[in-house]
Amino acid sequence: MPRYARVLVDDSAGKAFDYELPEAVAAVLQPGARVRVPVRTRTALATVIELLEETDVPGVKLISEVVSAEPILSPLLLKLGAWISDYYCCSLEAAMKAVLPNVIRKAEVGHQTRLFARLAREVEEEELEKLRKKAPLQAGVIDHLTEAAQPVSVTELAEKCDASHAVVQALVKKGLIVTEAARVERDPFGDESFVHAAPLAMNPEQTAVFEHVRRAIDHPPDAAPKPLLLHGVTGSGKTEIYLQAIQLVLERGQTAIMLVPEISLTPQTVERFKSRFAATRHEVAVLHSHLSEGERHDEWHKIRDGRARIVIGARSAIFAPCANLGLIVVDEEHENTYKQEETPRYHGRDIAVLRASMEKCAILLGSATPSLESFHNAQTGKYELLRLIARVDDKKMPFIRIIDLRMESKKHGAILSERLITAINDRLTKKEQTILFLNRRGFSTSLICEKCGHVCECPNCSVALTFHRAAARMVCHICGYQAVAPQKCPECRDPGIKYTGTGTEKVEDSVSRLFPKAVIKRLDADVMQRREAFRETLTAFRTGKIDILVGTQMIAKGLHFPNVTLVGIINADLGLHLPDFRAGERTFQLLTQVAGRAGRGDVEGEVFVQSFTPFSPSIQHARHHDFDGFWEQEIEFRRQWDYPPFTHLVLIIVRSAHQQRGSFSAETLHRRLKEELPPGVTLSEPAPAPLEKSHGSYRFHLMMRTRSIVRLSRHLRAVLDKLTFPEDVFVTVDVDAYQLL
DNA sequence: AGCACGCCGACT
DNA sequence: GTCGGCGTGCTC
Repeated sequence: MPRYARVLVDDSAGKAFDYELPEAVAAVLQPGARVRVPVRTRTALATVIELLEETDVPGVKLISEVVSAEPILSPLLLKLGAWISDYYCCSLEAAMKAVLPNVIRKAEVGHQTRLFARLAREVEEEELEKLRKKAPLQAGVIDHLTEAAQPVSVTELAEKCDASHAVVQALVKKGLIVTEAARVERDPFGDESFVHAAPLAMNPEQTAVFEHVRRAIDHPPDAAPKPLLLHGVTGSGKTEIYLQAIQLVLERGQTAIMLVPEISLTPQTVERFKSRFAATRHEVAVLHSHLSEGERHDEWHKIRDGRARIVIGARSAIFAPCANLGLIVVDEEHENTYKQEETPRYHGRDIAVLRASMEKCAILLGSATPSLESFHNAQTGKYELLRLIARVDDKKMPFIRIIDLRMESKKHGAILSERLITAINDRLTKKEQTILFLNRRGFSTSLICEKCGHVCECPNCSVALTFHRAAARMVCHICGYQAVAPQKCPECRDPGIKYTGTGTEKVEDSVSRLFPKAVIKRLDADVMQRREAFRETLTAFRTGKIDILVGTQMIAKGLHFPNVTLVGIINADLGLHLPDFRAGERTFQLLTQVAGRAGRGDVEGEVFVQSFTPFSPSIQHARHHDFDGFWEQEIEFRRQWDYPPFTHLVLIIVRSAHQQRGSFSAETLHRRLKEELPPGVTLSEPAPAPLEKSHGSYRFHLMMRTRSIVRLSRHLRAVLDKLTFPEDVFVTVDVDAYQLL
């Protein structure tokens, strides 16, 4: 009989706490139950995540009340949380926080969504001036509220004003502002109307694939169907299959989840879903990180109450509280945004496969460039492979030409080769559109002094600062550090400082010089600072108001513009030579995806790939649209070196502001791990991370490989629990790591 | 998230 | 001195 409960307290961003169970409830209480507990001087609502026989907390308090013994989460989602904690080597509380988003917790008692602050009364100019002198931060808060002219959430207010929450509290005490719990009912797409769209006719290839999907959906209820991997070339109509599969599931009275890599970058997909299901009067819930707390709260409840039976969202949407799930779709399953880079470091696609097997429902993974892991699973028979090898309406795959920059740039050192310039010119005359792709922001990638060789580096990270001309600043792309761009060398004072390397800003600049009459727009994270920039630019591009679109990888994916007939890849080699075993795979995927933007309308598309290493396999296979060729050579490489998918890779990162302390801790950890390594596990020597310094911390890596993660994960937990590290040393375990820098 | 505590600069 | 402003750290 459990005597204690471990709970997550609402709004207490901290850790899980243990409480004693009143005897009367010990027998009936389940994880997921809602309780009221004493916290310091007050009481708060909390969710039970685990029942315990024992606790080592000295002064445990008693749970004061059981609010609802009914679990807030289905047993299945609780099980999923436990699995994440076990597999990804993190605490149960960390795992449960991912499964149980903050916003939903207050659900049963009232529904205060959040504390909002507004001005209590008009503040006189004189009074404000006084405040400015005495308490500048408080004055700032008042200014902000005056400007906003409507209630602002307290957290947001403190953040925007660069103040701590104590500042806001002080103003409340003074009576200048009031806070109140407000409930926001907002539809993230409220300001748009959706034209009803009927299903499209499918071609024979799509129909054949759809039959397999239908069979998986109609599988016998006692066993989970095999996961389906849909490999369909760009423009082959994968989305239509998702749409009709989901429609089918709805007709069966079930629900569906569709994961997309980055929902804010795939507005077209979301719009298409909304309009399709508007036609059948089904509500679509959208979940992603850009929602406000209020919106997220509403969407979650729509799902839980069964008002919305379709969920679209980024990786965390895999935890959506859908009942009677019939299908999970993972679009662009190879995308690494599915991997969460904070604890719990789960992979959305892998959790999707797991949840599908627990729910015994169909799962469809789709991509034009499947990950090696998934394709391997298809090869070994763990997944069923489905293929779409032709584009819809018999549109041709774009013709890809490789331009050898070793020849070109010697001629004139220009960013664009002669042939690409000619091609762009041709499109301008024909009133067709061009996309130019370079996966690097800014103007110049480094500033180097020709005299003394000094390179401007970030003080916090071991990388060169990028020059942003529009802002006239040097920016670190790792930590965001900024400095004014120097006129002369900061080291030797020589004025001959040289800007080298090319970013999107410079591409935009040269293109507008070359084509002064063309309308050119840039789309990258810098432009995205303005919230609506992405949507506006895409709309302008779609309606033909832009001739040439320059951008980073955010324009590479999932966008459908029929009038784009030319894609130029400025430098295909970026990322190819990184010290990461996935470098080749990433390059192949990116090139294929970008090239896929061309020729989606009636005119055949053309792609120019500029490269200094034109014969590298990733580039050559992408050129010939040859996934299988790429797969065969890449899987052989992975097999030879025992890399994923043949093993699981666990990366341990030891981080400290002090180099020696970090390095010493890494050594210690290495020694301990080596002492009793589980069988079948290999452990590398500790080494500085490829990007040794980041955000002011020195980082050291230990790499482990194994075929059986859970055994290793438990071993790691045991070893780490026993060790104590110096105060400023942080150890992170990344199971199935993607980010190796 | 809220609350206590402690540090620091301004002013009766 | 002491009081208000503000950051920090803890809550079973």
